[in-house]
Amino acid sequence: MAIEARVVRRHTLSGLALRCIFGTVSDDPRLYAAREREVKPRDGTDGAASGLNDAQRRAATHGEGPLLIVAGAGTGKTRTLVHRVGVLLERGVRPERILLLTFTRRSAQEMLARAERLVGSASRHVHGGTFHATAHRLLRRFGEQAGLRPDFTIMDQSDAEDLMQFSRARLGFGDRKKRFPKKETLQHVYSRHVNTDIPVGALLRDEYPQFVEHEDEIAKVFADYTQRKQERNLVDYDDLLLFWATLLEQVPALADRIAGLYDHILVDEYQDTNLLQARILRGMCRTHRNLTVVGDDAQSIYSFRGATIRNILDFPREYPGTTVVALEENYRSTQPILDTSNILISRAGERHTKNLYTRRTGGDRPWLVTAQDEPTQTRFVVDRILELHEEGTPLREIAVLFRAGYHSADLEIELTARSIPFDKWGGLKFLEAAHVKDVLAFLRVLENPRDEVSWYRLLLLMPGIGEATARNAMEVMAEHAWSHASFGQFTPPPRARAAHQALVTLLDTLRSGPPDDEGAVAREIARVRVLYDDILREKYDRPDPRLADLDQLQVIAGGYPSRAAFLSALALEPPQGTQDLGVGSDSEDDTLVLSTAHSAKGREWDAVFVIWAVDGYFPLSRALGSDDQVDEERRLMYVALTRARNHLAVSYPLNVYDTRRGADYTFDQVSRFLDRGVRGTMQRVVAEPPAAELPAPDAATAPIADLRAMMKGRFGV
DNA sequence: TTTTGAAGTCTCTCC
DNA sequence: GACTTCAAAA
Repeated sequence: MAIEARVVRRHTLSGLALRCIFGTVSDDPRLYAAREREVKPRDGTDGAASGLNDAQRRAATHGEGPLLIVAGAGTGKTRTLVHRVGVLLERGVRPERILLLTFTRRSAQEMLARAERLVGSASRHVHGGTFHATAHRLLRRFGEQAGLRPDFTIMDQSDAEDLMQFSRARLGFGDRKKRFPKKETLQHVYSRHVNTDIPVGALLRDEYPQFVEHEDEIAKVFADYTQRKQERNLVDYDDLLLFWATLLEQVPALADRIAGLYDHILVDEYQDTNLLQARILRGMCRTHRNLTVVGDDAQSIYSFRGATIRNILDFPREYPGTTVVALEENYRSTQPILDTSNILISRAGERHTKNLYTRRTGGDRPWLVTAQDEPTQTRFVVDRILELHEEGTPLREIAVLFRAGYHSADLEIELTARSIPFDKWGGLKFLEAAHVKDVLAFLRVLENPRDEVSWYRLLLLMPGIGEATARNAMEVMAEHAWSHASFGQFTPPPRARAAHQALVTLLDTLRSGPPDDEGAVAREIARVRVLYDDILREKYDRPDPRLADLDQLQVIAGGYPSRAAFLSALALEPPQGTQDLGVGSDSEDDTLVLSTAHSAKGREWDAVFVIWAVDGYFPLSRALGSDDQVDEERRLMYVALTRARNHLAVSYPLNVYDTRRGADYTFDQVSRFLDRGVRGTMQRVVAEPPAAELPAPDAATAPIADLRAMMKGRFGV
């Protein structure tokens, strides 16, 4: 199926502008015909491998057996992988026997769409997705035989943290006498342990030496957490992978069936996989050795998730007889952009790939833009974007990249004020918003009555019910084996009686609703909102954008056949925004992209701006704990720079107004990655300060500046 | 026991 | 600013 990322409408979420992207299934054959023309074989001999260079062709037409493709940025990695799928199909491999694993949802979508353009509808049956989504599919099908109930609920990260908090509190480590890791820290350590196999003690020594003394208690919390998950029928992200690996390694009968589903496995972004994922691949290849992995160690940027470049470096040893193909010709960027990028990455402590080269000579040197302060930087970027746009570059061919989601706040305000449409990738997610989680808690309790995390969340929402009452209620429910009626059997204290009654009535109504049909989930949300909207209005200062989010949630829900499908999909494929079938003209597709460097990986634009190239922002001060982390930040910067085809501008404000250090300007250093050598390849540009200075607080006449001031709390409001 | 207000903390990357 | 934690009031 062709997945069209289409921008439909903008809505606001907690003050942040988001763009809405959704996938549509297009069956219009004319669409494919038009797109295939570029890549269809002309001579009829080459088939799907036409239009590739020698190295790419070698990779795409490789026969059976393990294949490692070491592919630098912009060398046609995705193209090669897509063509390889095409070649396999031409050779008669059945599409549903091919598994295409990727690291992010975005790349999974893009790759399947491109495969379809190349080889047509046959590729529609190729199985593809992230490791987690694939694990989910398999566990729904086979999990029961591993002791997993089929109606399990998937917890996202913050759910997992909340559950960890329960365990911590129950074991009595919550009291603040001694310093004990927070739930976020516990979850992080647990996740690292599961994904890397590194013992908890070693992890603590490396990352949290202050907690080493608590190793035994932490182990107890983890044990309790694990047991809780089991009892409550909950599965966290790591479990998805862990169960998959366990099935493959310890249940031989099932392992054969699961591994037997596929004859060829292809993995993108292999440098970002971790040990657990490597184990899964090994298990999936137990009956054959048709494993193709693609990666670039210079772009490894997910070590915080336990990713290790050892996977890619050790691959040939792990799979003897591996064919290694290196892709080094860059088709994306001009030589000056590559020069800057190559020097930047050459400073990395450990490095394995060579310099990229291109035949794309000419082009400007990348700009190094000095701005006096943040408004100047913002102003410069916006002006330059408009200039490029006027020169004929579509907005969708321009991206602004930064290290962390909140770095674009000022820019977003300015873009909104100037009516420039933009997509924001990464950063605050729709589903992480408290009010969305609140509503989902109702649905999750219906779906899985043992879902302790959701019960707790939803009980605390009710007026008159606090922590103690919520715990009591859950105890009563546990005694009654979490049966549907058990909440009704709980006798609330007088002040919570009304709330209890309202909730009982609501849940009863929802349970007695009609069977799953089109729109059923949306109707359930509507019912929940009869109760919840008032609570929301009480709870939040600016309820309107939040209520609008819930409208969106209802629309999304309308697209799912069942509550279970809706909830699972939300955990694994959270929407950036949502669909609105009413609007959707192609003209709206011309949209600027704002993205974190992480989310930008695998993409390219004609013009790229990297903002906040300031030490402490990029690299982020928080990520400077060790040399390895600094190297990872450097690779991240490398990823950002190599997204650009023709225009690249890196900007940094000289003065940063830093609220953390009081109401004063601080003078900041340009990013350490832009050292003398790197700067030598760049062209210096000084950004003009905005014509209108920020007005004084008492004379706030310019609405835009005023808004910006309010957003930043600059005047201490 | 819940609610409320004030003080304190911390800002990341993704499935 | 957003969220958490803590102490005091209802």
